[in-house]
Amino acid sequence: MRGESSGNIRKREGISEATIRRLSNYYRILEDLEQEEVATISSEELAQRYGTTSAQVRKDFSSFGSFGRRGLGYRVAGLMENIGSILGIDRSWQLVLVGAGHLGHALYQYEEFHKQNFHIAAVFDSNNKKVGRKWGELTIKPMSELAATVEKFQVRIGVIAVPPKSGQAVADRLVEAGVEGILNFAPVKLKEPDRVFIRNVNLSIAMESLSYSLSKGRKLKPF
Amino acid sequence: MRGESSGNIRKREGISEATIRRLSNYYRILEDLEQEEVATISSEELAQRYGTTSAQVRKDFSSFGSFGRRGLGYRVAGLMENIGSILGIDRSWQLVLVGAGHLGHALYQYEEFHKQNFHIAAVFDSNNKKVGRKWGELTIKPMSELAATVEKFQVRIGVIAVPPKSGQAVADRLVEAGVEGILNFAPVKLKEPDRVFIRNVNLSIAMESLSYSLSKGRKLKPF
DNA sequence: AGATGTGAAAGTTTTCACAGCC
DNA sequence: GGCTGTGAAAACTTTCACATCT
Repeated sequence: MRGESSGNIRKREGISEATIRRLSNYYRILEDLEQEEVATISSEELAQRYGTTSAQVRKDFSSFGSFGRRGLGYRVAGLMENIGSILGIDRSWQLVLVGAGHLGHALYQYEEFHKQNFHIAAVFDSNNKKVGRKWGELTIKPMSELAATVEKFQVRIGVIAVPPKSGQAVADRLVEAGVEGILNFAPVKLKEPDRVFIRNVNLSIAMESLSYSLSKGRKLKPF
Repeated sequence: MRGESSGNIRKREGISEATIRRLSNYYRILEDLEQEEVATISSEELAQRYGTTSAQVRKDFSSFGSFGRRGLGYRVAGLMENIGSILGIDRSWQLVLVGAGHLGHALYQYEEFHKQNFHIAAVFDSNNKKVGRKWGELTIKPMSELAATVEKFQVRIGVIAVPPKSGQAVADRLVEAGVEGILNFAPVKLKEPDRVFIRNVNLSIAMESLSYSLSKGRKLKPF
């Protein structure tokens, strides 16, 4: 049993994407602090490291519970547990990755995924020339084995790293195979049933925001 | 007084990151519409394609000008010109890419960049084994040539696709070489002078938001 | 004393609703 | 009639400021 850290998780109404993104970022800072063997941190210090205000930090946490101790701040380890549990990275997630191109390979070796318990169970590609190649211990599989693999490893998340024209078809097959969430790197708007959670990552949107700032010479209000 | 059917661009106070992101997305939809040879679109149709409301669409445009015609909607071509000009993708941008790994290669061949006039002038890597290799017509260069290349091609944007531990050093060299904006794919918080525009793309933050949704069974308010 | 947690205030963004033009 | 552009209202987010706890 534990019971040391004060924070039992509670409330959870109307959480916004922005709050969750900040929690992810706080978590990264906490990983660094743990490395530096810092045991305790105040909302003010955490805010400064991230570039926000202490009130924002405390408000973000307060949607989920009371994780700190008045007069003392937050224990780094306890706060990581609490945020990890909110984000759902306190367990291991099995993924399937579709698309064995360069982007797929970059994701396969992306350290952040490993650190946070996202585990790629299998890689698929529709190109027969790629099928059978090895990435470390993984062998690239044909799409025909997708459904069986999803079932076998109880995969809940599919990652799409294919060109835009095949994105929708891949998403359909993932959903058919039973995944509940999709992380989509293909620059295409996917249409899937409402029960499927979809997150899109578009590698060029941040570039356009940069060209906006450079051509107009103006900063943007934060994201 | 009379008007400005193809809308001259005006206002520009307190534009938020969110507005610019939506403009990028509208632009993509307009590219599709152009392909489909649709000449005109209403705020309502555009909103439906994107998944927002017509009021949001009109409000987004109204920060910059009057691009439509009452009773008729927006001409696709004209709207693309206006949004393109706002985003600064109505001109060609020269980039340097640092990091010739799989992510770098994925970015090099990413079609969206080419379509939107982002042109990779040169690729650099600090690993001597990679220097000299060819990617299409590009030859991977050593870091020692960075400053000269930035000057020669009048490069204003640097793209960082290296592991986190070298991210800060690469950013420093880019700034020293004279770039004004950085698109950073390394999961590290960069410290650079205020005049340098920085945009971070973290490939795993969207994954964490997905694991939040899956583990809690709840959608998030949009981003 | 020191720092959290949180209502209330301030600020920002989105939605409403309609005047104005096609 | 159709649809934009925009003030005003509603909803949401961030900041303030202080009671509360260690």
